[in-house]
Amino acid sequence: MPKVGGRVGIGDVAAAAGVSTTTVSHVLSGNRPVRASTRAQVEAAIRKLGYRPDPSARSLRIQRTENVALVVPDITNPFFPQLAAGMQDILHPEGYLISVSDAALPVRSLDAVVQHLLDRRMDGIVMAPHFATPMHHTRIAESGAKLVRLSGSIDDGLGDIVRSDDTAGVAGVVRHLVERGYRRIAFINGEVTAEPGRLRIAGYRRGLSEAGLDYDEDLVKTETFTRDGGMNGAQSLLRRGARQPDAIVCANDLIAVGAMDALRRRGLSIPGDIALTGYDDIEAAALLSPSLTTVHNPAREIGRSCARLLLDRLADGYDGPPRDVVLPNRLIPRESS
Amino acid sequence: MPKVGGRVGIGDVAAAAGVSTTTVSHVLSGNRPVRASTRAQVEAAIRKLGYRPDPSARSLRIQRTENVALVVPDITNPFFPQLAAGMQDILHPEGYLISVSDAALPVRSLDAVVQHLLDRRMDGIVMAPHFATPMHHTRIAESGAKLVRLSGSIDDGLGDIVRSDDTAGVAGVVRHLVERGYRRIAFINGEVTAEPGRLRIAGYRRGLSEAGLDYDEDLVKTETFTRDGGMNGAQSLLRRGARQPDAIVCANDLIAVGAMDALRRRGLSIPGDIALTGYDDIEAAALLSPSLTTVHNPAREIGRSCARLLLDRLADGYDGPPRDVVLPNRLIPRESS
DNA sequence: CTGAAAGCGCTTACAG
DNA sequence: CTGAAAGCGCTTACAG
Repeated sequence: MPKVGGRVGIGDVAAAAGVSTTTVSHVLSGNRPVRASTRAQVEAAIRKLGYRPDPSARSLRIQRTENVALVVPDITNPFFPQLAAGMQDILHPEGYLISVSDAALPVRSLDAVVQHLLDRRMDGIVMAPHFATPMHHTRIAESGAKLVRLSGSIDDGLGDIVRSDDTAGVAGVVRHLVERGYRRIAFINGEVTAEPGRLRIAGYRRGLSEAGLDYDEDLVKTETFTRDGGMNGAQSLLRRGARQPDAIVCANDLIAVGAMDALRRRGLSIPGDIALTGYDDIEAAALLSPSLTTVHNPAREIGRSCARLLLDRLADGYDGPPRDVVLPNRLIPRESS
Repeated sequence: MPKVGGRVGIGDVAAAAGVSTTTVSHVLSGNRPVRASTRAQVEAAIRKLGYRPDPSARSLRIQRTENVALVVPDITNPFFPQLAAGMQDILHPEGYLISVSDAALPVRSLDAVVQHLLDRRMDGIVMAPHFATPMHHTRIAESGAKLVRLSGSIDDGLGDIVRSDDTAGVAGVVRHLVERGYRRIAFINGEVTAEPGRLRIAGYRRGLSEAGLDYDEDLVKTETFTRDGGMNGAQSLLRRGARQPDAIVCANDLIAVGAMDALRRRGLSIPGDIALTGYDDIEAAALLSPSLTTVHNPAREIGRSCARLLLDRLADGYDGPPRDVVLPNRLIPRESS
């Protein structure tokens, strides 16, 4: 029963329980011992009045907002919502609020997003955009907000990093294909200027070498991370005169979709004539026919890790050097291999 | 140059500009006239000190947080991230912070999410889960937070509603097929217990009637909103002895994927033998081959509308009756029709 | 056109 | 084991 004409404050609880606001506060926080009988009275008063502490007052006093932000490059990419969900798994139970900002639009530049979040006094920020610059990281670190990123290097000392192991992921795909009997395994890459391009081809090489297979540069095509890239790469691999591969590892699912178009156009069956694999596990991967063998990025688990790293610094007093967390990913075998 | 040992406050600005904090506050808010020369001095001091107002102090004083929440049933469904992006388009420039909560998990029930958001004193909440109950809406309304929903009826007086016109969307699909010369147009529905099931079959009927075509119940199958549902529905339409349709309208894209599997298995070409359409425009729709004609839900536009309705009540003093906003959607013609 | 001062609802150092 | 009181940084009614 809130009193008429206003919200129930800690003072109302104190009055109802016949104690000071100090004691009510300590019952809530557990920051100092309270006699059991007193505590019981206070708790009864809290329940009876339906008291809920005001977060603005608390924030003002403790100089922390208990708000955390996630900045993403493109909310349309399903990876990022999953990341957000993972953060929630950990942070909601701790009472933190998570705000998600899409920094995709030019009108809403990363500069403006970061400024907005710092103005709002975020306690922690997870920066996912690959186009974030050291300037952004520095601004965040100097504001006192804790920082976690999804790529780059911890050498700048500006915060923790969480990522999944793309190289191991692709190596796992190669191992899977070798186990199934494939031997002439080709690779269609996207841009090698992008970090995933470099990491994934490294995985391809590692996979071959672990299987004792030679690296053959005729079997590797560097295109773009698009459907067209996959189409071009596959056509180039299948050109007349070339010794054909029996499997094609693609650096992402979109490339695999394009390669699938090209194979189908040539009347080749998948995986009968040629096996095909992707990377990312986009929604379409399961819906294509044949469904696409791929690697699932542990987006949710990455989100959880980000949240835990943040929480270490925010709530658990960790103040050590930046940490670099590398998570395993998961092969999803489907019909295409 | 923040002074050492603490953040720059409004008092520091006032001292630097040689005015009172009252005046600094009014320069920032524009709530009362300030002499141009005074304003200039204050603005210079703000710039020089890099002053940014503290949102907790402001919230405590004005008794609003300028925080808005979006609650979704499943962040994995790409519709909802788009909705969030649309809200951001409108609310970020106004200085609002948006928090997104996934209420999917049983461990994180809708009850708990709503409670968490009310504890955090959200000024406004957009409730997207179809499984939200009147109890949730009532709790929100009673807390004083403004409410916007994506379905239901405004008759309960508990807040505004924004939705897209599923019925018109499916009617548009039928019109499109008729324009392309198709006449025996079948419909595979999902569960009619779900609101989309009811609205979409209504669109099918409206489309037929607008085209002067008769409704033939042999051409309508009620299944589930899944790939299996589509497979079953298509098999049932194509069973021997039945007069075959020349087009199949599916109540969502997943159903269309299943129907595509069934048609392919029968050796039927799409759209040569039978045209096929979906609804929702999931990512896979563009990646299938043939790519799928479908209807795009204007998720981002819905998000913008939700934000505007909230802003009307939060910032612009609107205090009238609940509003029901119905947005048009967009036919995406692709190869399958 | 401007200022002094109260007060929003908490937490915590200080005191007992 | 408990309380009185200061103070976090703003906004605004009141006064001039």
